[in-house]
Amino acid sequence: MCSPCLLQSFFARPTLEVARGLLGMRLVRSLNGARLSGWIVETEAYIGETDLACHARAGKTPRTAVMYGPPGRAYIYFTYGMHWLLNAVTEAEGFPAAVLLRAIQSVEGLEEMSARRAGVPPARWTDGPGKLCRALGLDGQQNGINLCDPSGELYIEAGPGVPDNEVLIGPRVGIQSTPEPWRSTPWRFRTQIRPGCGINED
DNA sequence: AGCACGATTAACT
DNA sequence: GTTAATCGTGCTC
Repeated sequence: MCSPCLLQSFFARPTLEVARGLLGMRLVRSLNGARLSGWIVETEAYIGETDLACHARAGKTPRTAVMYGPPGRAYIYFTYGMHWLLNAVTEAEGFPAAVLLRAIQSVEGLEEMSARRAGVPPARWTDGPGKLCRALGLDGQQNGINLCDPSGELYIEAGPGVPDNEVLIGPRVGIQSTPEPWRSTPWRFRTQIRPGCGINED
């Protein structure tokens, strides 16, 4: 049931490798004694100050400080006046980069997720970066948390992964005003949900 | 101090 | 396909 937690060395690698490698790993949220989890099925890489789609383009600020810190931490920020988004910090400490977790296939804690996604069909509970934070009860309070600590309230466990022939790669979404070449750079990774292994099936 | 905008979502026409 | 919701952040004055 519980697999080993990913080590910090998993995150202390090139961000594209981490973004690809996180597909098929399990995001786990410990909330009020309950265990909520899901398979990671979509990610995006944001890499350094030269990546004009990355928040670190503005340099180190109070908001982006976590990205400059040690790898394996959660970078959670607020946007559009209403949504929280979850990232995993990558690369060596001092280099600002992270992987945005865009979607998970929920597996455990379905009752708790349902309560936070009232009126929404199960297949739509966690199929967007803002949605999964809402379903898992994540906000700024978890910013900076160590994702490699299985005794904490948010961490990532090893999973079966996803074979190359099931990985789709394309441009990142939601960065329409970002100039080229960043707008079209294929740093988005996704895979199909796993039939029979969760509830996000259409 | 003021302003434009956003790594989105849901509810419209 | 279009648009409102809603506020922290970073930039300009």
